[in-house]
Amino acid sequence: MSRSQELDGSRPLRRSAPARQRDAAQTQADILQVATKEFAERGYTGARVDQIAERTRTTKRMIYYYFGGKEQLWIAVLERAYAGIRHAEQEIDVEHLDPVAAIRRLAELTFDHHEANPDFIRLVSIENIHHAEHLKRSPGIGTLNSPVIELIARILDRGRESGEFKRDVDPLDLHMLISSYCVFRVANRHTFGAVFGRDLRSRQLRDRYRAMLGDTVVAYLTTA
Amino acid sequence: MSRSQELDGSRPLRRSAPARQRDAAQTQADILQVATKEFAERGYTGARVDQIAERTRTTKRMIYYYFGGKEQLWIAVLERAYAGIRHAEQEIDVEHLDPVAAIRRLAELTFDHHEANPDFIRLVSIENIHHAEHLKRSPGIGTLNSPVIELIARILDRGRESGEFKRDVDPLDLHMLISSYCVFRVANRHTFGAVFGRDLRSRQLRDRYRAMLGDTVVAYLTTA
DNA sequence: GATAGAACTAACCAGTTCGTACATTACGCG
DNA sequence: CGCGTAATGTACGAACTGGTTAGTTCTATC
Repeated sequence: MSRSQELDGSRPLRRSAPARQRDAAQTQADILQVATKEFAERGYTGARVDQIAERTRTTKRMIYYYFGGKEQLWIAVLERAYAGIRHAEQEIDVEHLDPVAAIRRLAELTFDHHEANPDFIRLVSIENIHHAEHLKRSPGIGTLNSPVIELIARILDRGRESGEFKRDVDPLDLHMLISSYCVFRVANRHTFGAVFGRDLRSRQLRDRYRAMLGDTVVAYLTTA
Repeated sequence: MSRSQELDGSRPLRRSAPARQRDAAQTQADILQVATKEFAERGYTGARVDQIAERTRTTKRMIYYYFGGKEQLWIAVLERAYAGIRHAEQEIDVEHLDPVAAIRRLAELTFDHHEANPDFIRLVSIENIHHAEHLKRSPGIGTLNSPVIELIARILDRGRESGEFKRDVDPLDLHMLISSYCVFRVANRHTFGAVFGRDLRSRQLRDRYRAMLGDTVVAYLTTA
């Protein structure tokens, strides 16, 4: 409501202008956030552009103005989600630990991150239903050397050098082993619960499953 | 559905009647098969009833005649898919093997079955996107004691008795460990490929991944 | 071979959904 | 302070989609 006052001579903090009536960046961020929720909840086809618009503090027109259409919006949502996990992966700091502890800690951090971000898992599942056709067209997604993979590679090297790891494992394969476990627990929670009557994400089981993952990875690496 | 005619005296081969113009059971089976493909390919919301009807040798009206609607058709497709995997699970015969070999073989059979049935994995993924709301309402899906789980339980018991298995593992947990690996490879193939440039289902890698699963499970169970 | 009901067909309908044409307002800048 | 442009709001429509209405044909049975 209050008009911006940056005009008067001594421009204070440029970034402190708060209540802009018009703020492109903010509007786009708002749309992205709402769209992420809607897509994660209903799937790509199930998501409704009108629904997204309604939950935004702007209108449908803006979605088309800024993103072009439903498909481009979906791609933007996906890219933002992947950027988020990339960022989280770079925060991982386990290099100071010995190999066995490091790989266990890495697995646990992955576990916790997936546990905390079910929406991301859902977006990925949805994109897989669509054969990742959007992600494939998105430049900058493919990382032939991701930071995590590099990190895993270093841990595996150290473990093999120290003699603790008996197997010569491909870093990407180990990443898949860890991811599959973490992703399944979240992604297939509902059908698993319906079929076997057990909630994989119940609080009581969380620590047990986290430990089981660490045990599994360590057991695999440290046996011949 | 098709009435039984075993009543009349000398009816020859009842099952050989070939070119029926009208065959309720056949029509339903046809619809189910086409619907399975369409749902697996496009997802529940993305699937089009008209599209299913078109690929069937009957019309849309018949879908509503026999199944009631899109949602009930989806449920029928799901139930049939689960019935299929249940049947396959009962074919598993590994009790004659020693515990270590048995659990490895079980893991490999699960691996192969998922490898051979990507559509089933997709249907499950899709149902999870919808929070398994359909499966939850479907009676006869919940199996508090599934045959596979019982089988795993017996193998684990034998392994612990013989001293080969060092851990006291819950059968359902082990099933999850195996499933997560097998499912991820198929379900997340596309995004994984887009991000890391590796096709998890490539023929060259299949044997390696099958062996890795067996190694992982055995390593986990046989270490303290 | 008449008949009743199951199996089937074609055309249609009402609600939805993505997208857009057009009008309008706020903002930065000189 | 006025102007050009970026940003935004309103209203609408064409195409689609799940579902239905009304009517037809086949087939088992007596």
